[in-house]
Amino acid sequence: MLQFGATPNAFTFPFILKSSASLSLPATGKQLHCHVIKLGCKSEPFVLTALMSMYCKCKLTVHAQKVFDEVPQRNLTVCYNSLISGYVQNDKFLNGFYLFSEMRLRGVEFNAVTILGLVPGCTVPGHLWLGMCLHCLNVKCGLENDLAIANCLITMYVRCGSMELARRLFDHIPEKGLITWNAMISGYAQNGLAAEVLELYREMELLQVDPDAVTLVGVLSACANLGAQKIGYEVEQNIRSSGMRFNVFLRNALINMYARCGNLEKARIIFDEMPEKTLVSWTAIIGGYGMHGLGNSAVELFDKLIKTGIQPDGTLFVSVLSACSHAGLTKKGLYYLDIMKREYGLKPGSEHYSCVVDLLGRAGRLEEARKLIESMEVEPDGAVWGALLGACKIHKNVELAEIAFNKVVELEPTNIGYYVLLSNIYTESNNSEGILRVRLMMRERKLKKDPGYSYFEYRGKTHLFVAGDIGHPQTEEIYKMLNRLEDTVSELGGANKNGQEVINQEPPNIMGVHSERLAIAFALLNTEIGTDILVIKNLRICGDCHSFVKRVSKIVDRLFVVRDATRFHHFRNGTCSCNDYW
DNA sequence: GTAGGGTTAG
Repeated sequence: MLQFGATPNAFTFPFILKSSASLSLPATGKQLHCHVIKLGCKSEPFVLTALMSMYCKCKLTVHAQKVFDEVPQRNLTVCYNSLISGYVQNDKFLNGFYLFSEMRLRGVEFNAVTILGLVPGCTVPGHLWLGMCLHCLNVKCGLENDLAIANCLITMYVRCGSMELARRLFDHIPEKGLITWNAMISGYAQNGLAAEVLELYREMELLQVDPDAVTLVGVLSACANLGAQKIGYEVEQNIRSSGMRFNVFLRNALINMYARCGNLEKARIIFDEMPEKTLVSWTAIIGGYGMHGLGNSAVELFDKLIKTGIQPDGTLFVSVLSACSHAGLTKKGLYYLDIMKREYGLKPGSEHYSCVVDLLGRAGRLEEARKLIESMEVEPDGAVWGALLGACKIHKNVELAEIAFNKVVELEPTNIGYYVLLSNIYTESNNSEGILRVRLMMRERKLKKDPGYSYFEYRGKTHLFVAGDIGHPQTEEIYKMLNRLEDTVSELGGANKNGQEVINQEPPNIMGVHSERLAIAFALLNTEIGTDILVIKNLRICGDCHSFVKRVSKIVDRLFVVRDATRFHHFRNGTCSCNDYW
């Protein structure tokens, strides 16, 4: 327009500024600002608001504030709204909130847009009370029927970690929009409440609300968590017959779902078929290989990615480092940590170090692992010390285990897993005093063992078992089957690869028979010979169960796959694919 | 006639 000699005015500037803002071009924006001044439009409220919005979209909040300071007394609400949401979207929630206080002190009226600008700023549990205040304010002003605000408030509660409040609000909305459903579904998915996701999805189907890609990404993520491949497959069929089949987000979610349901072949096919892969696609498939202990395939793909010249990010390095540790590729893993820093200029975080500590620990290089922790440029978190503690268990180093334990309980005092780990280390070294000390500590802190559960999907139904479960209709048969297995397995007996006796080392267990055993016995009872068995456990499989399944797989000609909290264990003919040994 | 807003993958 300027090139053609036409002169913009107060009516046309907002349009021009808006398109410049959508391109996020600060230089062009600044030029336009000069034109605004030259052409005498600098006191037009519409132009000023558009200018502020443009500056905020270009991340130049300081410039936006300068414009705001010159705003005349008219149309103040809209100007405040613009700058408030600008601050919030640039992660300057406090500035936005101060501005809102100022607005109220000056007696400037606020409206729905003001609240919509502020609510997304409440993103951490610490902001929950502020978010609740905004919610109250919203109701007080009679804006509770504004669906956009309600959607936004749901997301706020989700981000602040309060799923109950999110759900309460959701249930009170009489006419929900698709975005309302999506906010709730993806909220549940992000918080790991997979069963709730599927429940809501069912409800949507019943009410004949058509899902979109956002809905299905949440549903697929829930399927991945639950190992619900059958539902995932149905979703895939729906996607294929709809206009969403080329959606990259959905394809990534499908790769992730199939990989986490144990179907790596299918995950790989979808990955290979993608014409335009994103970093997330690579991360999903590489992480999938890593979880299954296929470190070499993971590394191969990672190297292929590097050759294409795509810049890997921190998350991808987590996948590849964890793949190396699960497959025992110590040298390769250390190399990747090195190039991550030197070649890609990425700063390793705690999540990277915990993989590498695990990697060194498994290889028996405990001292190096400890030195690595000491050399970290970020504060080590619980997972880092926890990895060292796990390595001490493998290599029976009680002294270092105590050091790691003291650190880890300081950082995660309520994580029961670490107490159990140390107690098991003491058990192995016959340190009854130590065991007592840990138990006392747990009692003092009122810590109870998280209920471990396992499940097996059979004919589209999930059969869930907790330790010592007697609630299943087939309970009697399951325990009979288990007894038979245990008898056969202990008759088999024999020595492990270190030459030590491994028969029935299990201490008497107050929690009853472990859930994974019940799930496996159920699966053996109900499935045909020759089918593979996938059991999912929410916690990590314990050493005793691991060796039990290993021995069962020697006498029963099946592939047993156990997915636990961190990876897949494939058992066949008396061996396991994982790099662990107990 | 013009400006300010909500939900997505690891």
